[in-house]
Amino acid sequence: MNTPDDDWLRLDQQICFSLHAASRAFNGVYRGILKDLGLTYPQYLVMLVLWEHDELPVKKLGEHLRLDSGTLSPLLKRLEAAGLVRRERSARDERSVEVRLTEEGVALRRRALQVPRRIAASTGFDTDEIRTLRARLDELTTALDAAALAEPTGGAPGDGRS
Amino acid sequence: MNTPDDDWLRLDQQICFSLHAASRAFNGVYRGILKDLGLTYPQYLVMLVLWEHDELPVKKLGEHLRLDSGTLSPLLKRLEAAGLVRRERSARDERSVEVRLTEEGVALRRRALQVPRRIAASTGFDTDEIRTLRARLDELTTALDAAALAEPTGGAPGDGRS
DNA sequence: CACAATTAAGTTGTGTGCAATTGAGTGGCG
DNA sequence: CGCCACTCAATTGCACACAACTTAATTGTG
Repeated sequence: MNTPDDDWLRLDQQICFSLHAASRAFNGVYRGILKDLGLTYPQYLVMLVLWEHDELPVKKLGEHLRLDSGTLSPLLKRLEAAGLVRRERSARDERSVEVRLTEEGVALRRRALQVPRRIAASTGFDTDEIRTLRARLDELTTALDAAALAEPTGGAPGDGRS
Repeated sequence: MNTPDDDWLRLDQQICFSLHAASRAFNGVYRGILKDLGLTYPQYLVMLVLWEHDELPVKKLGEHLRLDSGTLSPLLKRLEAAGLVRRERSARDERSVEVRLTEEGVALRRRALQVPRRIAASTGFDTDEIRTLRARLDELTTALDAAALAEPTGGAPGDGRS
């Protein structure tokens, strides 16, 4: 009389735990390597985007990283305090805040160039394996985001609960 | 004169962002589904372990989940406040705190049985795909944990810090 | 132009996650 | 017995993440 529900629960424990653990393990390795640069892992993600774009409103930054102002505002203030970015209200639209790299922020990129190699070495994965895993994770994220929109609280789509 | 470093940085942006985003997307889907049970995602992870083991010292719980007391202590207090677990000092070793499910905590398992199916549906992945991904992530975590131990700050391994 | 709806940042409150420290308890060793 | 090293949980401080709310600016409509 062992319903498969029990197995599902066990499997769920494994997959959700695995993802959670992998994310934190990754975070931990980055933490160690990024300490030299004085950056946290999320700060590094922001810098990666800025190194590509040089200047960007907070909104766009949030879209790239799927983070909202509640997370980005304090984070950007810390980057500003560290002298890596400047935040200034857009003259065109004063609701918007433009984030741009300082010279120091641009310069930090040179020191960051060695980071990915050290990370890759830590994973023991080669480029193709990383690419494959990334593609898989992106599929997952896309599916999960779609599902999150489809059933906000898990009920039938018609329920008006907030 | 485009050094491959630039490409590495771009690839790094993609993989670390992908994992970060996938983890948060997963978290978000669980958040929606677990709201019915009154649990957060990490609290659910703790409950999953307790449903398997029924009673466990905080230390063991932390080993299962790779979390330390700094995270678990407040989390467990919330679960206790919610009436799902009890925490009591071990009589044998008063340094240790035994965490055990209350009746209510045991009962919650029945309602949680439907969670994995709803998650699986959200991912759009079948059982084999989930298993494969999980195995991949575990490899990654193992490699990363080993690397983290090997180079705590990126320096020589021989430093005598306690 | 007046005014409601929308949008962008920022703020607040809650809950992790982790390093570092504290405090209590245990065990070994002279 | 007295002392020291070690262990476990809890606490403190900092930095995300995210929901909910606030504030300010912009846009759409009459």
